[in-house]
Amino acid sequence: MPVTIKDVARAAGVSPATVSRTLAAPGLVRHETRERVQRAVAALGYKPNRAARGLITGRTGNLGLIVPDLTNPFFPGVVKGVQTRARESDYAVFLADTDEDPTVEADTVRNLAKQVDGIVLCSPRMGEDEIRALVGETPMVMLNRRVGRLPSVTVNNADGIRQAIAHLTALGHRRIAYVPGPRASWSNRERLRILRQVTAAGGLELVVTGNVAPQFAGGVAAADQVLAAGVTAVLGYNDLVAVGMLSRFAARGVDVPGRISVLGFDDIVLSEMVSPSLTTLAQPKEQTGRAGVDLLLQLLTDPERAVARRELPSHLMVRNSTGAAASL
Amino acid sequence: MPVTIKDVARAAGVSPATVSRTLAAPGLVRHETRERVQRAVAALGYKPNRAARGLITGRTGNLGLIVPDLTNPFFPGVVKGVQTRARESDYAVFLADTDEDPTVEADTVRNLAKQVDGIVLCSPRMGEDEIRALVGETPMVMLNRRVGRLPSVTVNNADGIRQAIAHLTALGHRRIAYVPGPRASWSNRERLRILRQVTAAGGLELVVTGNVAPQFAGGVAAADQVLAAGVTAVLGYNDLVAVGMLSRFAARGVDVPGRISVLGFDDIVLSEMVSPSLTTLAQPKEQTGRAGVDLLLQLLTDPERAVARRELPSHLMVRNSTGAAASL
DNA sequence: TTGAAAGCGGTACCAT
DNA sequence: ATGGTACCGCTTTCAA
Repeated sequence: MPVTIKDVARAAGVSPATVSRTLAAPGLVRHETRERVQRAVAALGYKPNRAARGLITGRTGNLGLIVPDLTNPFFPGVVKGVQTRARESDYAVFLADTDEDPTVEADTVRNLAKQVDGIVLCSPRMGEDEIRALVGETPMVMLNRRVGRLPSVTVNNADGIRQAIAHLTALGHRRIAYVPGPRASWSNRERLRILRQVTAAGGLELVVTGNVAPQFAGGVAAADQVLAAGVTAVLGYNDLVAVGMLSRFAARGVDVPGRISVLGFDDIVLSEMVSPSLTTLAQPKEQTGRAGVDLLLQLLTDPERAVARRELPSHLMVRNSTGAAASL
Repeated sequence: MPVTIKDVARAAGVSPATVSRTLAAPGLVRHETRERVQRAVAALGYKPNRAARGLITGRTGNLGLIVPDLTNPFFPGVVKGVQTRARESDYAVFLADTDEDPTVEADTVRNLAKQVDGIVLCSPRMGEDEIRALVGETPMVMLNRRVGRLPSVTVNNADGIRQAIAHLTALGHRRIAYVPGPRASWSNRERLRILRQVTAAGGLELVVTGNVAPQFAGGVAAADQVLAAGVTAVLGYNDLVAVGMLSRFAARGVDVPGRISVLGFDDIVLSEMVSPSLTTLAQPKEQTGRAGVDLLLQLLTDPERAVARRELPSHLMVRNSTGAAASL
């Protein structure tokens, strides 16, 4: 039998109301009484039932986090950031991995809505209309995408990509490929758009291959196309794709970076472990998670003044997979 | 304003009780009434408030999952397994990543206890007494460790290790090293114990190095010791450690598997991506998660007959990091 | 077959 | 400073 507020009240010889006060607003309780109650709480190991409390306060003390695929090493970092930040504010976290299925994502939001104070949503593929429809259910913060004026945490891709292209240009690369991830992914569209812009501005040629799954296998699949395209450098949609290419290149005996330079996005730990290690545009994963919770909590406490958008910096991690342009 | 059971009742022209019945026991409601209620539910998009329901039924429809470190690619697999199995039974999942800190783990259990029907606990390092103390708070299932007769899901390490040693023996290895993970880890102690037994039985020599963190860096740190030990094969505590060794060996120009064979545990995706790819004892990650939820749900519905233990098979994935023993 | 009412564990208002 | 009481959203007797 879990111990309830009544048990504590009885043990301390006070009313449940006083116990509640002692916990929520100790200032309103006489010193001596407070001590008595606190002793009873400690003795019985009383923990308020959050669900019951939420029923009346309208605050659950929980938040939801939805990610497309925990298996992609990018997301555990984000989850950790959310977790630690949430714990700091005494929030518990519902996690849902949706297996990249936007339908599941929407359902999950609806199911969770009543049990949380808000949701941190990382859903690169869901349609904008769908998302707008969901906003009515519960406060939401978007991660790594922007939808209208909804609160969001994004990374400054433009800045990062400029660094990357400057790096490649300095090494003499003039013809570059991009292996795009899922067509519907916001980040992918964003990266492609900026790449087009930056390469055009720099007088470079950009070759775009077919879309691939944002995974190792996607990179493996794209590698041969990239080679055939006669480029001296290639950016993968993310590190997994880039490492997939690295792997295929190695299998075909293609020298990296001698023959071709390879870059990724994210800076997952894997990129340091492979050989040659992968040059990549680091995304602040934990920070993204933290910022998401920050925004959400702001939104809850002070909806008026809450900052709606937060943009985090990205930076280039130069490693062994990039080098001077090959003379084809 | 979220829609409540009263709203539905009003819309359908019935009492809240009838709405409740329609959802929980449709058989008790007249056909026509039921239809009317169901239409109202659909029209208003009503979703029962689980917290409120839980208050009276004692069932929250939530479960907790505690893992030490999501950044270790082993755990996302487990989490996915838990998630999908939970979703099948319409359960939502609280996730806590404890950053390998047993104190946080215990706190988390206590905080979650009231909000969940049970907890799936993956806590290799927490003390047994601590765990026993926690069991009173809420039903628990242990993952990858056994504590007395508590419900648990484990992997048949003995069988897997026998396969691995047989493999190495067949290749001519006679002197083998093991790089142990955290001293307090149940899996680590288990693996070490079995390794001692199996190597002794096979007349092999086993060298055990110092304990390392269960991460890439741990493997890097241990690699030189291993080399100095004059063994022809080494097992790392897990794939991360093994890949760390691979990396250090590569940096030092040590040929794998020519000079030394390397094996890991887990079969995380990383082990296929590195080169040479890593031979490893696969652990059924998603299955472990699923089985954990299975056990927990059994425990909840039928405490008497519930199976307390489930042991999953492990098998050897032979890849390029193992080969014939070098003549030292 | 349906509704009224009590109550789950808390909080908050209004008295005292 | 403290207690009584209503109520949050829902389920579950108990009666009708």
